[in-house]
Amino acid sequence: MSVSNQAQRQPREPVTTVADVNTADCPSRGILDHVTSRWGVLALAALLEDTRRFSELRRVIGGVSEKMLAQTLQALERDGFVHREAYPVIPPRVEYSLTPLGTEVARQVWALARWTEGHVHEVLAARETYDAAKAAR
Amino acid sequence: MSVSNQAQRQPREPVTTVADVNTADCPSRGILDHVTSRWGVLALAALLEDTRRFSELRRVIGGVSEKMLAQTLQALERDGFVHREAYPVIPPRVEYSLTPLGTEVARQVWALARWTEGHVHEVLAARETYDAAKAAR
DNA sequence: CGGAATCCGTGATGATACTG
DNA sequence: CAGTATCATCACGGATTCCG
Repeated sequence: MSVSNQAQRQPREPVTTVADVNTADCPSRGILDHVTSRWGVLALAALLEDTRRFSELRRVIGGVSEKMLAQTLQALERDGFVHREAYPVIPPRVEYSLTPLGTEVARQVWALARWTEGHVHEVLAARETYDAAKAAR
Repeated sequence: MSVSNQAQRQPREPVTTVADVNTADCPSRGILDHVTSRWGVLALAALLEDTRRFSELRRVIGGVSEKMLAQTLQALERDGFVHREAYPVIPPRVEYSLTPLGTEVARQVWALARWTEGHVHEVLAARETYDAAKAAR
């Protein structure tokens, strides 16, 4: 989830090694965390529709603070998922878009987001059942 | 990410309303957070392979603490993604498996996890480029 | 407008110990 | 074995301020 420190790969690490998200110190963990982070998912999904400015993203994604959006976008940019284009004008204009790599992940998280939206009621129903059973206990 | 308080739906809420993850107070947000949570993703992916006991999950998912695994599984169970079967034997034996609903999400997060594993090197390369550019600045 | 920097609360996280 | 309880920490995330 954090934007910071990733475990450094040792030089001896063979390029052919299969990354394993189940291994605590595998870099894939950190990447997955960025992608599946609270705002990461929504940012990627939003950018899938089209290129957006910072303030547009802020508006589209309900509830993000400037800080978290900036932080999230930086992490995604560093990971090569998002392209940041800053135009040297006043007032500043910065546009965010998906890289080819980012488009691939975005499609997946977008699908996940849509799936969730479409199954909210089933989950809500499951919760009621669960809570009722717990209360009866 | 939290396991706790979900916004209560008002009775007037029409069942036909399309849930929107971009709305801050939509329940879909919470659901998505459970699914994409750090350990939620890995737990769902692990259960996609087959039914597992608590301690098995703990071993398979590198780095989880007992507390977080229990917490994660409870959230997923409450949301109707995971089925928990406790056998009244000594020593205790509890098996976790996916519900049909859970299987659907699990397939998606599994795909995401595998995609990530397969693109670690591209991301790592992107980071080097990014960091180099930043250092040069 | 698009951030960066700072301060700061609080809730998520994890180690440890305990229980059925 | 499968948790729960307790506690300490720290990073997530919000609010505010400042800058190009």
